[in-house]
Amino acid sequence: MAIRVTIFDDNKRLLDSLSVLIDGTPGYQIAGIYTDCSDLQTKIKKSQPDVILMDIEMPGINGIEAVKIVKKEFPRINVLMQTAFENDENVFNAICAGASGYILKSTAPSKILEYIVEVYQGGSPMSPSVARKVLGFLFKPIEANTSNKKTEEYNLTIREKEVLTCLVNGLSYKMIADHCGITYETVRSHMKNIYEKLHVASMTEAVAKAINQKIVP
Amino acid sequence: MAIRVTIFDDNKRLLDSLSVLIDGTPGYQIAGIYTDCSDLQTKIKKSQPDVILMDIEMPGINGIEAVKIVKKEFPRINVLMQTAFENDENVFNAICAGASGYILKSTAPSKILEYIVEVYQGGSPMSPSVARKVLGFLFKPIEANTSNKKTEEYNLTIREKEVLTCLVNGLSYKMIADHCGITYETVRSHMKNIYEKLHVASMTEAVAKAINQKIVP
DNA sequence: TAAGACTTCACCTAATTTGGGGAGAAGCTT
DNA sequence: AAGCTTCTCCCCAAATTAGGTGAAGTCTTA
Repeated sequence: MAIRVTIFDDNKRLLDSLSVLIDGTPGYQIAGIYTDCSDLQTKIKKSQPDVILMDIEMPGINGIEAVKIVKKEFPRINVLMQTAFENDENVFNAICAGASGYILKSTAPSKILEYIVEVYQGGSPMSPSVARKVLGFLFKPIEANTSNKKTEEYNLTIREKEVLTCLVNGLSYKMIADHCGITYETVRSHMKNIYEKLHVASMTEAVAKAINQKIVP
Repeated sequence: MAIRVTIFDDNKRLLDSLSVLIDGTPGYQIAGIYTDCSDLQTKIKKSQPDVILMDIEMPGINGIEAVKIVKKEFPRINVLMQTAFENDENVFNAICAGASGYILKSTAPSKILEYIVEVYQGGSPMSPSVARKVLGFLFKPIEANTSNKKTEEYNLTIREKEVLTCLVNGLSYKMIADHCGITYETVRSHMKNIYEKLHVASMTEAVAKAINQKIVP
């Protein structure tokens, strides 16, 4: 059975040549061609593709947003991103959005067919230059990737952070006082402020929040 | 000028066919072929390759170690890893060691030539299934990569874990008693046991340990 | 069936934390 | 200089937690 491919691309000429290429190759079949992502769900339901070839640069809903929707609504369908530009941000966002592969528009037609079948089989084909970028992401400060959740600041002062860190390390008020060279009462004072800023009311809550929100190192 | 390729592979038959393939193709040239990585530096200096094709499974120094040495001593030379197996660990380690690309031995000869030129041009070609794994690394809990520290078990019982979870959620003894439908004294009893098992002596320590060691979900 | 674990509960004492209040000194901004 | 934040310190009273000791019922396993 042929691999059903649906294409989204606002460049009609490219769309035409791609559809001719795909429909004209045994084992491949065009399920649908569209120049934009409006009514995305409907278009996908109607065309029932195995693989979606998605342009990034499109008017209205762009390719990245479209991928997010596709992976949410039709998680089984694998998406091959296609773009004229390979800037880091696009690549990273597309991958995060759930794209399976990422290739450049300069890719040779024969390659595109290969990539489609590879995506269909669950692989993640990418242009080598794209892959190089992805490898770069691996070593970059990972925080930039995983935590889109802005680590809230809570506006803790230096001292408060210091006290909180001690707390997380299991120190009691007394021990914190010792460690910081301040009195027990001062520690209490800081704790009161910390509780207020973190919206908590006990050491355990403060510790849990400090760790989970990465307020302390 | 032809791309100079040096191959390291302990399988002599494969080595032969690869060298014939590469040397027999215009634009490619064998710089050296070796069945192991002993005297690696010497072999590389002697052969002066542009690209190294490196098998992972080799007697003596394995491919991963070899890549580390290569990237340290000859950072400009790009290495294309080749392996029969694509288990996560190998892929990840090879990438970390500095390999530019990672392909399977099942890769077609014509592809291998493509990959070589892509590595030479600074890209990171990978078999699509390998790329899929690499994408996986991007999202995996990074700890799995960075820290090999096995989550110790501590042999907490069901009830103890439940109490500990409540604690992490900021509940006091009383609240835990309520939540679990047991008495305050029983909670205390569990806490004592938890403290002993975790080797801690306060709620804060217990919470910190529970979160950091992922004892609680 | 006896040993061992898990779970449950109780009491007492000591230590620690929490909540409320107030206050002074240093430093920065307006 | 007045206003603000930060860091510092103090007191009282109430609530919570820690440590020690003991014990009963259930359940699994040797």
